[in-house]
Amino acid sequence: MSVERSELAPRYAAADVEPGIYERWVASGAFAPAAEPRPGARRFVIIQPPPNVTGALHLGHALTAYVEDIMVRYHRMRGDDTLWLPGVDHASIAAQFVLDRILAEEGESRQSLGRERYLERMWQFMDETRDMIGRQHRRLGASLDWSRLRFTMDDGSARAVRVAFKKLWDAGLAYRGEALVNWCPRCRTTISDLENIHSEETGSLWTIRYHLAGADGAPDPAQWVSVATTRPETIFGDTAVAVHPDDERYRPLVGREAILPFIGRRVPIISDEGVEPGFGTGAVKITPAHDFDDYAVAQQHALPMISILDEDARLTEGAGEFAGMDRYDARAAVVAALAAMGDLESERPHQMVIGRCDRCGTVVEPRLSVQWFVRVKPLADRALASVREGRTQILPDHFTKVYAHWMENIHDWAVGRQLWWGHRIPAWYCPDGHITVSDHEAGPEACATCGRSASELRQETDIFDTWFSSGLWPFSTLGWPDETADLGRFYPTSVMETAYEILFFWVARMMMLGLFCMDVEPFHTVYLHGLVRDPYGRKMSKTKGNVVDPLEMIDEVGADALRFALVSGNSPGVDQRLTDAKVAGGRNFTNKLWNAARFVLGSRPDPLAEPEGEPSLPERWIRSRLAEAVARATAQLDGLELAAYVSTAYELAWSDYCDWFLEMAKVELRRDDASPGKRARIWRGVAGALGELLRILHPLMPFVTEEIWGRLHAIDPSSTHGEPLLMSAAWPTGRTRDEAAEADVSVLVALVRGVRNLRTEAGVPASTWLPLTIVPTDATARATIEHGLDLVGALARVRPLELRPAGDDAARPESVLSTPVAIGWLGEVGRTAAHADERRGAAEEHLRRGIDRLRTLVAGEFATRAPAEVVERERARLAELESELRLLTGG
RNA sequence: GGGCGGCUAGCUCAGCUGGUUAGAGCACUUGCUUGACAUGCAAGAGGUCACUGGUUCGAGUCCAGUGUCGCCCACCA
Repeated sequence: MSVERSELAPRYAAADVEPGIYERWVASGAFAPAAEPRPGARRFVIIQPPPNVTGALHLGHALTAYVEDIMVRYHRMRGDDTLWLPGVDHASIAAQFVLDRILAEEGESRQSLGRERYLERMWQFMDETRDMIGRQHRRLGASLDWSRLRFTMDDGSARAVRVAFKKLWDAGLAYRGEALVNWCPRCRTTISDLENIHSEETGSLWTIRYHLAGADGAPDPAQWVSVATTRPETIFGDTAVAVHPDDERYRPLVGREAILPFIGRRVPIISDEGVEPGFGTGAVKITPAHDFDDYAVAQQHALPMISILDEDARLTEGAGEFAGMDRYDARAAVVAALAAMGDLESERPHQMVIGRCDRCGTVVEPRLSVQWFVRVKPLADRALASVREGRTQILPDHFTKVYAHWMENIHDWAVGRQLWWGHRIPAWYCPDGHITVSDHEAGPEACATCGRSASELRQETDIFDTWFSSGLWPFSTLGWPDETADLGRFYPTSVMETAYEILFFWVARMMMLGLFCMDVEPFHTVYLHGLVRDPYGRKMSKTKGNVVDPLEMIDEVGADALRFALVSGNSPGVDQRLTDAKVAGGRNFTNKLWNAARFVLGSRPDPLAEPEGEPSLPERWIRSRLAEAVARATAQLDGLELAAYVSTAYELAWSDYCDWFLEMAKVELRRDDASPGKRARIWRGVAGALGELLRILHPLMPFVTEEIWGRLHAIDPSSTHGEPLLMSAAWPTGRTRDEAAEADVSVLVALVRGVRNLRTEAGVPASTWLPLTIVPTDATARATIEHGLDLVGALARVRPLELRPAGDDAARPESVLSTPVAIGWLGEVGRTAAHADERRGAAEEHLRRGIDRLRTLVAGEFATRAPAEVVERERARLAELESELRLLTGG
């Protein structure tokens, strides 16, 4: 097959190229690891952070997929035993939130459908979004092993959840108990501390009077204690008033009783160190069931705890006339009533910290209830030690401190959720109140304590926090609790790559549960990427309307361009702004590759003769550049320095391959006297180097490189080493540099640059051919230039080109060209003595300054104190400058 | 209230364990229908590396402090 010009449009059009490539990859079966690992192969495993099945992928997902895909494609090409396992997360609370909204639009609700129909509806919704997420990953080019696709609600995960929980229970690390927890009245569930988002808000601080009990036990209208509160509606739950023990104002009151307004309950006035005398009135109402501080005080003083809010945050019976009111309506009503009674002393604006539900934004209510908890302290200690002792490394490094701080101050994890969509906690209650935890799908056969039969047991209705199943992800996906082949082969995994936002939510939990269940850290490296922000640095959000759909962007510029834009110049842990300019940069680079390929494919001599002769200098040079780039790219990819790899690849392609190598190759290909064999030799060099370049670029630009590779393979399989699919080609290794070729080309490049520079300075258009006379500085340079005369001529657009013997004085007086390799003059241009002197003067000045600086440096303490090689480098540099200066001045 | 991070060219950002004259992309200036590419080519200009002090032969890089922006954690009514 030969490549027709018409097939290759001058602009890269993603829509024409990308469709079909992904299918070819999938069909090749190369996404999945081989049935058996190659003997001695290294292992590289990434378990994909499962996106929530709640909707479309956003740019953060795209970044995740790109970073991981680069790593994975690289390792696959290296021949490592590579697995990238995809999955999706059932996201219980988030999913319910989304589905509830959809149902509301349909005029239905969770309650109207009932548990069974609701869950049916949820599965249907999940199936749709799961497919969509799969399709989206394909567009991104994510080379995930779809044969191992997992879901956090599939049977395997369900079993892992049961077994893990049973294991925790048996170890005494899971328990059920009464405690104050965060309650979202809208989601109607408990949430963890992490899902309770604190922010500073302005509310009110009211000062209200609690009258003291008189001698007759009735409220004494003349005596009262004033308390400051932000939550007057909770007075019905008060069980004490507290003051500081040293507060003189209140000392006489301690031990007496205050009477709550409206309901007349008598509560003790107690003293507690925790009260801040300077705040408010110095007296605090204590509401143990609705405030974390007060809860602690109540425990210490053995105060009763009275709940006065129901699950919808409405006041209960205990609130007397206010019962049934919403908490905020009740607040207003209570304040109004107190004012009417003359017991409201003041109201003023107050800055305070409010907790809101991460999911729905509703103000979270502390609520006293019986809950399931995991005692995480012992797990956290191990997870922290793993990182401290380097068995797991976090990138960037400074997140280690953040992780450590969290692990050190960790609270028990409230794992129960009063939701429907999720894994039900595998605990059963018998009528006598015994608890049996079972990891059998069908539940226990009998009560573990009293032996009552299964039919008398009732399963817990609470489900698990969605992060519980996510915490098992690195091994539940590989078949745990069974000792599967995959588990043995791929656990522990290599890199956990995810957003730093979920370090606590997820990474920390995987570390704790991974160590607990498997005894081995789930991954050796945690690579945390930053947020993708809009061009103004704002977080993307639907409400701001600044969300960018990755797929729309791909429609516009192609998947490779987006990948380049997201990955280039992006370092771990740092947020980045995605700008149009950056995306355009990616598009331009894709196009550049496309066009370089057009040139290479279109310049194949037809027929292609048997190559003859030795590799030309440009070919040797590009081979050496490729070798150097491959060495660097390899080190960078191994070290997870993705941005550095990207710039290595970019420079190699654009600067070395396109700007210099192809330009030199053109000269050689167009040489009139070249024989078919020579021409073939040159073209093969160009094509072979392209093949090598494509391998290096493939992880970064998978689509365009695969397409070009395919076309190259079609017309010259030797350039692809007979491998039809780039993604299955080998990463280059064992390439050696050619120092001589690099030195020679840098001589020619210096000369060409010198001429171009001069030409621009003199205002001569690049299109004008000019005569050039040069005097090389030494024999080596002379030989190099002599061999590269036609290259210099063509690249610098000089003709005729005359080489004078070294030391030819005729050149010196009027010389206008000064490079490290030659001096000379460009015919007809700038030949005035003034111009020449000016140029020479400037060059001389520059050299003298450099020499002075280095002489002082080398003469000082530097010479004795600095390492020998550093000193040597400076000395060599000095000698170089001195010889240039001699040359320039003829001294 | 604790902790973390950023401050490098007009803009967005790289600069690993301190070692030549601090880099890239975009923007800017000047020229270019150069037989792959104007989504391009060539040549340029542009930085007291936030500030102060210290360590060192040598500091953008290490230490201390200051300023400023941002983030995370935290039960003060």
